[in-house]
Amino acid sequence: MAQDSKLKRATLEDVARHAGVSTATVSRALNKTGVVSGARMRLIEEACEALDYVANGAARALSSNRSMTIGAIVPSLQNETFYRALTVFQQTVHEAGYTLLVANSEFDPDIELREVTTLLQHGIDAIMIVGSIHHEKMWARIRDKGIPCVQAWTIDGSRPCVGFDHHQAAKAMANHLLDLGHRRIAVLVGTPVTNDRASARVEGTRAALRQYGVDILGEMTRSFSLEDGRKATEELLSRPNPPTAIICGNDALAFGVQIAAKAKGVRIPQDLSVAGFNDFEYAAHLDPPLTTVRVNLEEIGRASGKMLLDMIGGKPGSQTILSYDLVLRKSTGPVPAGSKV
Amino acid sequence: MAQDSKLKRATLEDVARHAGVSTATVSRALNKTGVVSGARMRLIEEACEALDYVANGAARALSSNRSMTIGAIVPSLQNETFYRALTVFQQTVHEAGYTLLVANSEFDPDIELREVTTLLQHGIDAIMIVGSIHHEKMWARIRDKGIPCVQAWTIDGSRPCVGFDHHQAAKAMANHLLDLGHRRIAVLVGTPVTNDRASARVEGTRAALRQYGVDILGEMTRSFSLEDGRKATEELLSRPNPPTAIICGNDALAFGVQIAAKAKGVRIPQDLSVAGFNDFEYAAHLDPPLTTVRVNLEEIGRASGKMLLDMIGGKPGSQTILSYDLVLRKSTGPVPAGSKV
DNA sequence: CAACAAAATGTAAGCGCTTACAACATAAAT
DNA sequence: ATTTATGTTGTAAGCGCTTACATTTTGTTG
Repeated sequence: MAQDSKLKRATLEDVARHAGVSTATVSRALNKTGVVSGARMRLIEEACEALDYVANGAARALSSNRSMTIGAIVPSLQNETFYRALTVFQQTVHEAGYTLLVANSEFDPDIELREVTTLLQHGIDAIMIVGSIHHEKMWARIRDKGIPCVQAWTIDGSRPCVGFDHHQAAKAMANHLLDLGHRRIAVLVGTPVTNDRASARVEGTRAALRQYGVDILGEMTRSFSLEDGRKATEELLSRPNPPTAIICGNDALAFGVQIAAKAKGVRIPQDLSVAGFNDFEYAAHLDPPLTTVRVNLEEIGRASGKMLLDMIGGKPGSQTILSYDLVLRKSTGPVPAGSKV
Repeated sequence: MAQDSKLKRATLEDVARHAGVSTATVSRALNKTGVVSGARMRLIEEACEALDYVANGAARALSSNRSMTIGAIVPSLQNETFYRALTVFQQTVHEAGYTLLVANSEFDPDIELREVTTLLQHGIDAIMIVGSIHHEKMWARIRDKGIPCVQAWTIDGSRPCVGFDHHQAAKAMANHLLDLGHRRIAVLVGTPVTNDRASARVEGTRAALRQYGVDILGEMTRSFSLEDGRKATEELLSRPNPPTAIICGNDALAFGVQIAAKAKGVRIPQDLSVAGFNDFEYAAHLDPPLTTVRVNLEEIGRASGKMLLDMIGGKPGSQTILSYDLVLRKSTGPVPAGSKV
């Protein structure tokens, strides 16, 4: 029973005493659960005001078994993909009175499990996680706690999720490049280990190429930053038989590709085609404007937040599949004439 | 006493029973507070494993008066300025065993107060907020709760803070442009209302200009996005007497300026100089590379997290002043010859 | 081996809230 | 006036944990 160094804060009991009612009545008044007469309502409000009462969330959570917090674990906060969705997720649950607890997994299932446990320990009422590949123990732990969980960015037939078809999206982009005549296509993946989204996209690309009897030429696994895209491209372009097109895991990587190409005097799209993913804010403004896949990231945040709120309310979860758009801009073009296949 | 629909989770008492010891011993073992013999330690660990025990944070928080959570309120998550610092802040407090509760104020003190109250209610052990202008009631509320608070991004002589001198940084940038001969200088501010950082920068710029007997030419208040920069620039450049230099509140705005200028056929830096702020990841790679002010955003996160941890540990808070660097690249140059002052 | 100090453990009282249940007041129906 | 339904309020039992304090065990020393 650690004692605060400061004076004690007012408790529910203080408010009750001040208002001349019972603690039960105060609780009912504050939570709007059960009826309280107008007169006492006012007395209680005055008492709260006078004592500057702020409820103790821990006590409330302990006795009610609800914390009014929702957890979210994303791979990284430094990634437009995630923070754009997370912002909307936060707003969505916030409007329903929930506070957001965040953690990041750094794309690592072990870390993710640890974070899930921590959040569970903190008593979250629901949780959003990214992707469908997780530590084997994770589901048991969430189930034991009995709270709803939604997987975002992914499609999973057997659990609640909000996502889109990465395989198909990647295939569409690959087909676009194949139609332009490209056969030597490299892929900058981002972070693929245990990243179902990335690997689904690689597979989608591969599936499209296979129809033309070719395979991915150089699949480079980096992180998701501009700098990684730049470095990888330097390497790719100095190979004896460089790719004529590079498909990137996100637009930051594609930006990096453009920079590296420019530095090397390689023209886009005349000499090299570049495709991104996600349609970041700046994608349309790059030089040249970037061909990419647009995904409604805000909708991922909104829909997953909404689904969790619904599930807290007792509704069953569902599979929400969002659409994507191939956004064709100026960074992709016909394969250079002289390129030997 | 809401009952969970699921089976009951194991409690401390279950673990104690399973291990054949008292709850006190289990608690001491788990928290590493007080000594526990090796033999029982092992028994307890086994019991936890067997029962898949996860502590109840609410109960723990209630009885120990510590929640092991730290709150952070930032104006926006969709802003490299904040998420870069927040990521490191999260890591820093996480290493010490704390979980992060985030909220965003949308640059609004009223919202901020509400969020502070919510976080306080959730029992946070410390809080980080941005800037030095807040709702008048905020400090009282934090004081009542008796938890440490650090203001980030700002310098405040009377309270714990981690920040840098915006006034001085802006002045330095303005002087750079003045040295290049510019006199018609516009400022794209971002979100200034109750934003001490933005207004300090405007004042710093103004102070520098005053030495040359001129004032800011067009101070445009927008948000912080690329798109806002673009629109504002379109407007500025279509004026009868357009600026020869534009100083931006961040690099996204500056990026927008470059795009708008390019669209209008205005060359940078020959016809127009542009300066950013923060040195975002892409700043060095823009066309032309952006002159900006580099601030160690990661250090803001680390230092403010560290300070809060120290303060939780009983140490006094302090004022940490970080440095900044004027990064001169290619987006600023001599004032165009023909420009009438 | 007694006497004492130190180490390990147990006992039990809360922490501040929610809520089942009981009790009371009031109004409507008989 | 009495009964009954309805609306309000109070009583008190926890929720699962920490921790002050008491107690027991173990180790040390003269």
